[in-house]
Amino acid sequence: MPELRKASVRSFSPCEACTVRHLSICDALDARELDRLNAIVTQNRIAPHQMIFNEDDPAAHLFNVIEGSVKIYKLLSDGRRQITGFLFPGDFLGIALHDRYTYSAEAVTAVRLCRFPRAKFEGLLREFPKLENRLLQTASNELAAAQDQMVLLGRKSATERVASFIVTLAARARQRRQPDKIVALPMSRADIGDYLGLTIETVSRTFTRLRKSGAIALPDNGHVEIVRRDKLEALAGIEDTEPRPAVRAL
Amino acid sequence: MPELRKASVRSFSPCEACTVRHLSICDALDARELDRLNAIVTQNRIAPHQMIFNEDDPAAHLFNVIEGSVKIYKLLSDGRRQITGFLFPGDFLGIALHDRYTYSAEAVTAVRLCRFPRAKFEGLLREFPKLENRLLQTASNELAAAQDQMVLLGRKSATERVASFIVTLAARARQRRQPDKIVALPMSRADIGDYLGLTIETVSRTFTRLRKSGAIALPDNGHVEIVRRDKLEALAGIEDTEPRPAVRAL
DNA sequence: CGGTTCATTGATTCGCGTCAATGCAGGTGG
DNA sequence: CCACCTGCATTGACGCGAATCAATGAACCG
Repeated sequence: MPELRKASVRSFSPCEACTVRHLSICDALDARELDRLNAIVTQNRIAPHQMIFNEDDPAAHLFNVIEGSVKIYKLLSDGRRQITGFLFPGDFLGIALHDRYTYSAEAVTAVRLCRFPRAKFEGLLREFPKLENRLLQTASNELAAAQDQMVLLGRKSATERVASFIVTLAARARQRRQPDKIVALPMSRADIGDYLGLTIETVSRTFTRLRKSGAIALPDNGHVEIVRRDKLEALAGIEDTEPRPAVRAL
Repeated sequence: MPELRKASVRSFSPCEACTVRHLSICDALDARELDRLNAIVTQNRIAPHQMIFNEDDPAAHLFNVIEGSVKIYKLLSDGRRQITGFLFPGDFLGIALHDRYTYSAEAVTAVRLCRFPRAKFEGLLREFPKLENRLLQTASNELAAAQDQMVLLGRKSATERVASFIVTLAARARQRRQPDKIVALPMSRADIGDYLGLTIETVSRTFTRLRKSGAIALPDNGHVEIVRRDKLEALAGIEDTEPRPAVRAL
């Protein structure tokens, strides 16, 4: 297990001031319930490229991303890697309720996390059906996103994959009230390749082609500017443009 | 919406006699609660290749597969298809709690289903936290399976994909107490291709190669015999051999 | 028995991977 | 401040694995 630097002071009510609560599962709880969550949470900071947990580690904690970006991935025995998701502020990490993590999680940038001991968190789940329901909604959304990703990996061309990736990142940035015209690309080309089932070189060439076609611009390696959204969406195959429709409250 | 042939008689307690209850979400309920489920369920029979629902249809029902095989898939506008899963007896269908189905579902073979009106089912979820928790466990398992499939689609060769597919099918057959040495392949080569991100021809050639290598035999188009499991697992990349480890009960 | 559907097999093409070279920014130490 | 290194991205030349195109075979069915 990596060493997790703990926040110097355990705040009495970090949730009160939480800037991403409206995006996260915590939003399902009222003030009293939030206090209970507060009582079991620890805030952590993780440096870029540091592991948060490894596949097959005992699943001791669940997390909420407060700040920064996280990648989750699986490895094959010969080192091939598939990144199965990127997480951003508000995203829940560790939803798979297995005894061991079924994937690895690593900080892409500097990251701030809320960390919940699993046993205690599951106690709260039992106590607050609202929270469990919210988690089910979240899992349901992730399942739908996973299916979209299967379409991408199984049936889309390199150009379609990269265009879809940019469009999806922009939609998620928009949800977080972050710029969706000049979109942050905190991850490396290698990460993008391992997420899209491509090599670094193909990702790079595809970015270049999209740039030359006028659909995007590349102000620097950490950003894409969407110059012609219509063109980009057409290249992407037009389907996952919008943030997923709201789940019906139960 | 397709016409669903209703069972001629609405049985008073089909769940009592259900042969797949131990595999399904219904297993989370006691006799009294099962009665409540009984009260909202309809049994349906679906003919091979008939639609169960279409992507973007209002999500009016949830289902449990009792008998037969189902495929779920998404289409791109130009007709490319990605099958995101096959369902077998005991599997729950429609877990994504969105207002509309996010994928299509079609009977592969003759199928028997338990059908639950969504609103009423969600009422029971609120009433029986055990059921909701079981659904969360199921969603969690599906999420893990989806991530395995992403690894397959993003990073595995054609041989590895087909070998993994056979090994996974065998493991699931075993869980249902069905033959796992001569494994049923109810779906067409086209379906297998659309599940594995390959063409029919590549699937066919790969089966032939696996047969010539001695790892499998092909008694007929509806079955694969696993002749040398070790060899097949080695070709698959050895990781999803076992049925997924049990989720911890909450 | 002809017609239809599906699987297999072969020949060829092509998109992406592989290998290799170059560019470029950031960091370090003299 | 600059020389050097290191890691990452870009670009080009080439090869390979799977797709495409095409023909044949096998099973089923009216």
